[in-house]
Amino acid sequence: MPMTKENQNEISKPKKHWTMALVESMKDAELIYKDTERIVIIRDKYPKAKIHLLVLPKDNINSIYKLTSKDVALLEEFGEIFKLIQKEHKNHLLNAGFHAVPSMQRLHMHIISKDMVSPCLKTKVHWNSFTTALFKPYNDVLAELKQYGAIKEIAHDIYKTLKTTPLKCNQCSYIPKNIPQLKEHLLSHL
DNA sequence: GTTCTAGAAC
DNA sequence: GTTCTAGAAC
Repeated sequence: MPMTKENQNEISKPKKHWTMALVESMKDAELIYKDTERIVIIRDKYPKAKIHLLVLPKDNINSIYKLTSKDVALLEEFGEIFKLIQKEHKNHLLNAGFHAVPSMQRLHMHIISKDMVSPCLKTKVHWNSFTTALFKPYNDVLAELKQYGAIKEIAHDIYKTLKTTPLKCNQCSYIPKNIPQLKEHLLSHL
């Protein structure tokens, strides 16, 4: 292997790649919300709504695309945790689901309140990844896994279209001109 | 995934 | 002139 600058850095100061950040967060007591025998629930480090938690398996499953029929029980446990957390937050409507194109390693289900009010929500991709078909609802993923024994990957051209699709409010028909306008509008739904 | 920032958009 | 977005990160 050629000794690139990048490789040198990895040898001299071994740093975890950024895509491993969630696996690191799972060990961070400050971030852990709850944990069971098979699952850890953490607070998202950069929450995109008032409530934003992540549900991850302790087993090394990289993403929904690695799930098989054998994982139906695990996924059903995700659903039980979602129900429990919704009960704990009766004042908020929560959504549970997975990004169709995750950036981080380790399967993770988002539990996120519908307000989408947060200083960490900054870009169109942030918005579209939670409010378009780039967000795969928990129930859909469970049904797909039960029916086909696997989750089908999204086509790359559809991903490209969805991530740049025009902004639209997730609670009404409002079409904001830009992100600051959307964020201001979201406050009116609180 | 975030940070940074050039230059587009206003 | 300022706000906002979008692409690189060695």
